[in-house]
Amino acid sequence: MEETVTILTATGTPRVQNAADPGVYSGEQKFYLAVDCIIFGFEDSELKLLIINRILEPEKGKWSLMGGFVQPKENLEQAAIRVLFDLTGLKNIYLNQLITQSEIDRDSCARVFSTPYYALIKVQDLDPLRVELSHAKWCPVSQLPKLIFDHNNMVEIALQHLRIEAQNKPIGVELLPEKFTIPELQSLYEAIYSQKFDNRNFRKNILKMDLLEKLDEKDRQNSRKGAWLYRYKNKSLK
Amino acid sequence: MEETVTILTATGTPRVQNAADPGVYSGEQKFYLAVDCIIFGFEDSELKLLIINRILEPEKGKWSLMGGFVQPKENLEQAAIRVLFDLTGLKNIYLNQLITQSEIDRDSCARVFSTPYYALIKVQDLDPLRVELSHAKWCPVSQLPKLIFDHNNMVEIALQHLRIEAQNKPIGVELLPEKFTIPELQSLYEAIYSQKFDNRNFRKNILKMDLLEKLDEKDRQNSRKGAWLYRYKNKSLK
DNA sequence: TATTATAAGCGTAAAAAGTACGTTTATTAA
DNA sequence: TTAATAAACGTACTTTTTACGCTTATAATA
Repeated sequence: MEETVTILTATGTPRVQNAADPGVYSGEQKFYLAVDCIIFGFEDSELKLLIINRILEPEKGKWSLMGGFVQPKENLEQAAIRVLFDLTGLKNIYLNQLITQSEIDRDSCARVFSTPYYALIKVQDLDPLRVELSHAKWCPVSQLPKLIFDHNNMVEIALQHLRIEAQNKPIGVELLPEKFTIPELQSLYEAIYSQKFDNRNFRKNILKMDLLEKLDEKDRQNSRKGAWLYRYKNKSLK
Repeated sequence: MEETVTILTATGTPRVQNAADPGVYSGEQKFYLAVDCIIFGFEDSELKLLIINRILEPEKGKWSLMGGFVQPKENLEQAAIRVLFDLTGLKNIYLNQLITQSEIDRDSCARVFSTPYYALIKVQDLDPLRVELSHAKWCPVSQLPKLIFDHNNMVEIALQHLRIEAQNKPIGVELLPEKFTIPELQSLYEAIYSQKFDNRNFRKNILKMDLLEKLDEKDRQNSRKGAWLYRYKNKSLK
């Protein structure tokens, strides 16, 4: 056990101090800090999440978001990038920080603060074998199982943010393959908002934004007529 | 110095472990966690921030946001509520968490993560004597001095969020006195957006929302004719 | 070879929301 | 009585959003 002394803070709250720590903030306590990643993908007209089946304690065998503890030499975003790289082998993933979860009992093992990041990736960029080896799977957002701790809540918050972001930014650039059709893009937005849109108005609005470049190539997977392929003029959201 | 061992993690990263800690996460490091409060108020047609002149090290004598370290038995919001209460004596302050700041060198003394909260309070609810005794002052957002660490950046992020929130929620209910006039409300929005609005359209829009109740009383401070006083139908944003 | 079925794509009209700005009103000080 | 002024009311115009009818290209089928 460390040697401690009790001090009185400016606000009058008594506080236990580590007598051995000589720093300015030595009266203060430290905490575990983690990041958790809400990894969105789009496949088969469905918005999906990459979740993992835990092979280690705690909560072994249960489903969870991919996460990890923050290391001394990294900031939160770097921690999220590392966690994502370890799982997917991908770099340059589009990321956004969400509000930090701090409930005292949120983790059953210890006091852990967790900062969630949501990531947008192209399902096609990810090796299915790697997914399997990581005990991960792509799960439709509408069919999510119970996840550990407060992870389902994090997903809910991420979805709200994704919906807001989809109004302001061309998020398709991070979720669709390089070439895609307008109907495919529409089905992405319909998946994000769980809502059908008028195809004529959708097309009109998206083309008016002048973000897409029409290619000289058609995709005939879904119709005899075939749909023209497009690509984003900018290659990423950043 | 604590006794440590070096372990190899699942991802292959070597990590220093505290040999004395027996918990599931014992190989992980802990960090200082703080909250900082961006306290908005509205007075004299200006959006203001309550900032403090530090009487303690570090950064003694410099201006900063009010902050404090997270304590073991509180979550982030409770920490922010405590910090705000210590400074203002007020409870039930409207609060919103912003994204956590985690740059390694953001605090010159130690590795400290800080989660900013922005607060909306009625300047009138706060005893000016108390403000003075706390070495605090209300400072117009447009005339902020250099604050310590990354506090100016936090203010910028808070402002962006306030502007978005002002579009969706009747934030006036937290920033104005109970009774106020339409021109006063307009000047609040003009202060938040640093932009003038058409008074006829502003009035039309705000009344159409059906949030305000017209009182049988006029305020003659700014005109001979006097402006009708209103109050919000709901007493708070929560 | 002609017909049919269907997703893809084009266009137009009506409704709603947003913007711009002229005029009247209530009051006090001169 | 008049002048000055912030407050308040109203109307026309523009832009955006919404709703929906119709045509087109193509492969499978008769």
